[in-house]
Amino acid sequence: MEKKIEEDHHHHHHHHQEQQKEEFKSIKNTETKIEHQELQQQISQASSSSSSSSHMANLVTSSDHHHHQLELAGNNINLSSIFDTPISSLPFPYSYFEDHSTNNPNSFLDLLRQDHHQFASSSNSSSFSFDAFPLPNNNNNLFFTDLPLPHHQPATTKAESSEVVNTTPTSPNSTSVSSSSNEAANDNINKEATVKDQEEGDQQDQKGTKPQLKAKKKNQKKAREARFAFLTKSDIDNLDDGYRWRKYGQKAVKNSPYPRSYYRCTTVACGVKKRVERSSDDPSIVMTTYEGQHSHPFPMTPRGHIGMLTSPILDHGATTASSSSFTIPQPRYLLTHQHHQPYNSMYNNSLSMINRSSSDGTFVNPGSTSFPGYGYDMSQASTSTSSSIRDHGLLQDILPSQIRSDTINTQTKEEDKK
DNA sequence: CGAGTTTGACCAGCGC
DNA sequence: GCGCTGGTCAAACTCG
Repeated sequence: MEKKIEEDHHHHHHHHQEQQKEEFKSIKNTETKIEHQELQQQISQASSSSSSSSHMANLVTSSDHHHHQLELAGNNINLSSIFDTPISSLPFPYSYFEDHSTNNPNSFLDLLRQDHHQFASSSNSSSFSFDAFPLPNNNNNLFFTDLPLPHHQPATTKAESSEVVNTTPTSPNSTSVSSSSNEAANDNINKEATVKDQEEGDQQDQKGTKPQLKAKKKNQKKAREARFAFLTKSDIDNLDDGYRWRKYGQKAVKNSPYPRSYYRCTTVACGVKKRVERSSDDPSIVMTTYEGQHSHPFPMTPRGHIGMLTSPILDHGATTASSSSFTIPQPRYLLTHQHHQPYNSMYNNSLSMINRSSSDGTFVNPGSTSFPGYGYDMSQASTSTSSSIRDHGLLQDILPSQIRSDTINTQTKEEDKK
């Protein structure tokens, strides 16, 4: 069954990608989301109660040829409502979303890049560090911490997820701003295999025997790295983020026709992982989840060149999973399936960020590791309330419910068929 | 030949 | 205990 699904997927995907190749050149509107996902589960099970729900919020900017502009979910959601805070106090200047040409180096993404650059050279950067921005203040317990937070909610408690319902279907030209918390997401998180310390992880990766693995897993359980997810509206699965990745696995995802791919950073001693998965609800959305923090600022290989700060797209001839630049892991669109695409299309994306917080509304920020691998500290927006959410696999962890909502009915029907 | 991908097998955690 | 699912391993394979 799994296999069939996967085959179907491959088939579909193949077709999709071929189609995409044709279409890509003429893509005028692409929508990218960057999600910031914080997982509070860096906790050992021993010390944690169990699980927690999470809140997340994401911003999506849409861009067309000439504009980067913030739109609101279904055009009917106010950003302020998402953050429960005036836009002016969002973790980033609202103007970053406004009217930036897609090729404008001063776009939001570029700012991020630049900031990262600075960050890489100085931990004390006062530039675009997200934690430097005022946080939404609707919760009394907003704070950032390097410390792992205990889970507050049993995995079995399908409780809150907060979401802003987007009644407008996602389209290439539409964007959404949403917040959601989703508990099944936590389920997923809780289920996920332990993520060791970067060093540990690396060592383990290179270690050998299965008995060893077993023993290790048993003993060291649950020290999980914060995760960080980016939603990208793109036909490309594997988005170039400037780092080099080696694929080490692929799995069919429950309730999704699309497989999830697992990658590890190829840099020695860097245990960062990422998962790439396409939304089953909106196949145009690719979710990339990063886990861990790069121990190296830039790709340390001949393929990666440093120094494309303002125009990180120039190496569009790069092969495989990465090339140059660093920064926020996102729309370079240079990956395997796509490095032949005209690079100006790569900028036709918008971003959103989603962060996770614990069930009590506490925002969790791994502090110095808050933007795993990128040196960012991201603040997050808060959310409202929730509704139960079905299992969407990893995507459910991160994908805002409203993004899913527009297809949920369809999906339900499909599932009924099964 | 090295680097990266594919893919079936294995394992752990969880719910029933 | 069993089945399901997510995550990882590692041999075989592909590619440049």
